[in-house]
Amino acid sequence: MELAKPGGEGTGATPALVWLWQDLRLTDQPALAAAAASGRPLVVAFVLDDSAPGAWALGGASRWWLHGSLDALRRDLAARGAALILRRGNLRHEILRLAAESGAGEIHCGEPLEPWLRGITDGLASELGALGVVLHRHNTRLLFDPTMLRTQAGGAFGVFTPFSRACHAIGVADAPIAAPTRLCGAKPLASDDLADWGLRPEQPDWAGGLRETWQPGEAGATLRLGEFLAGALAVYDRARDIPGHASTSMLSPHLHWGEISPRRVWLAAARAAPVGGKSPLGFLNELLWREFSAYLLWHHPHLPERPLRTEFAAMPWRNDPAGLVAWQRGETGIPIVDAGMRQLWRCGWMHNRVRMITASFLVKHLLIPWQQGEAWFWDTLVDADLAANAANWQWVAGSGADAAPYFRIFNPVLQGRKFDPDGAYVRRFVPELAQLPAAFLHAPWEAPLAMLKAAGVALGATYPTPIVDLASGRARALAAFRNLPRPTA
DNA sequence: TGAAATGTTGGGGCG
DNA sequence: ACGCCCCAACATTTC
Repeated sequence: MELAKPGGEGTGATPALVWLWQDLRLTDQPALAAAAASGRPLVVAFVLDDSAPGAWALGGASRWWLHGSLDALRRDLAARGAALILRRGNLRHEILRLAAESGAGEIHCGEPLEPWLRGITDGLASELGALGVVLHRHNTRLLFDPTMLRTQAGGAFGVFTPFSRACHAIGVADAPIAAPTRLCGAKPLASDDLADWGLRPEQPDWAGGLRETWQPGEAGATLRLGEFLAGALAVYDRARDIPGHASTSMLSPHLHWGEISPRRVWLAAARAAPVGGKSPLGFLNELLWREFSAYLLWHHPHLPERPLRTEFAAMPWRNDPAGLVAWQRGETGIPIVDAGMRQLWRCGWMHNRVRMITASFLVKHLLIPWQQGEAWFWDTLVDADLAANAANWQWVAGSGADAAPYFRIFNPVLQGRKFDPDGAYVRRFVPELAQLPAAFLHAPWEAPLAMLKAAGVALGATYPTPIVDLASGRARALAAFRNLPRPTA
């Protein structure tokens, strides 16, 4: 936490620059709070760099979300007396230019987590420092500073359970910082018009399902948190695996863009512990999985591109463009997989249980490289997050530090029957199967022909036959994984 | 945060 | 009454 600088006479005209990234909020925003506490007038800016070297360019769903989030933030800032300055271009160049144009005496930003952004920010810190401008980096995105968490031996955690124990031992004590009621905006600098950034799709406009599902921005995040606390949190451990129920928090995209701080979510959930005094450990641990992903990315910068376990270089992945497209479109012929992929396409989001099922199917039954699934999720998820996406795909593929064992291959039929027993989820997203009885919904190829006919299903015509036989796909994956060389570590 | 194959047990039908 | 077989149901191990 930065100490407040004495405001007043001499400093009044020299602004502080707040450089935003994935911390688009006013409440519990340490960078904004520190800048405001400096007593200087504020310049609040967001820079979009579409071609930063080494960066993962924002996916389509992320761009849609970002538009809404920036638009909401612009209004929230304006209501408190500050403008949001938008710039697009080379990030380093634009920050230096903003500093020069504003004559900022200090700059505050969130601690960057993405490797490419860390490099740029490090460079900026020294360049600005040479100009006499201090770049203050605040923890705006995580509950726990990744550099503070170490094993007993002093190394980085590689396994979730001890990591989470360390987090629970430290605890989350600080009360969130209240949103400033009034900001002292500096003389506004030139800003791009958000509409000119073209972040929203036009031809075609595929965002209808996203608009129905989400309200980007801090107010939308607060609403979602309130609904979750009042409803599903109490039954979270029991219901969160049922994709047909609205029993998860759906906070992931809000957390990704920092529209709500993980500290605020943690404290609210911990306080709202259900009657009986039981703390909502299951949900808090999901927040810690998010932390663990960021932690892994911090300590393994190549996590999004390369398997953590080097023996996976020898994996005989298949090149299967047709299989990949069928998976992307939700036309694999496996109902629970297709339902998940279609939910993703329509809503920009997929239930966590189904993410595991669809990912396992791609990586194991189809033996397609996890990076291809990662790239698709990156483009289509509104909560696409470099760390979480990479860590979770590596977890499924078995190539991560604390990964699912190679032999854990989800049978999508059994998973469907277990977690979507009445078929509500499949019926919603695969309507061409909706008339099938639950007993056959998850494996329509096993249904008697007369039953298919009565339900209006013609396999191979109205709905695909499976693109891979589940038993032989499983056997092929087991053989490939079993034949990997012994771990070198 | 599995699934499938294999092994074990115990109830009931039956000669 | 007894042994035998079948086969759920459950437990263990293997991938």
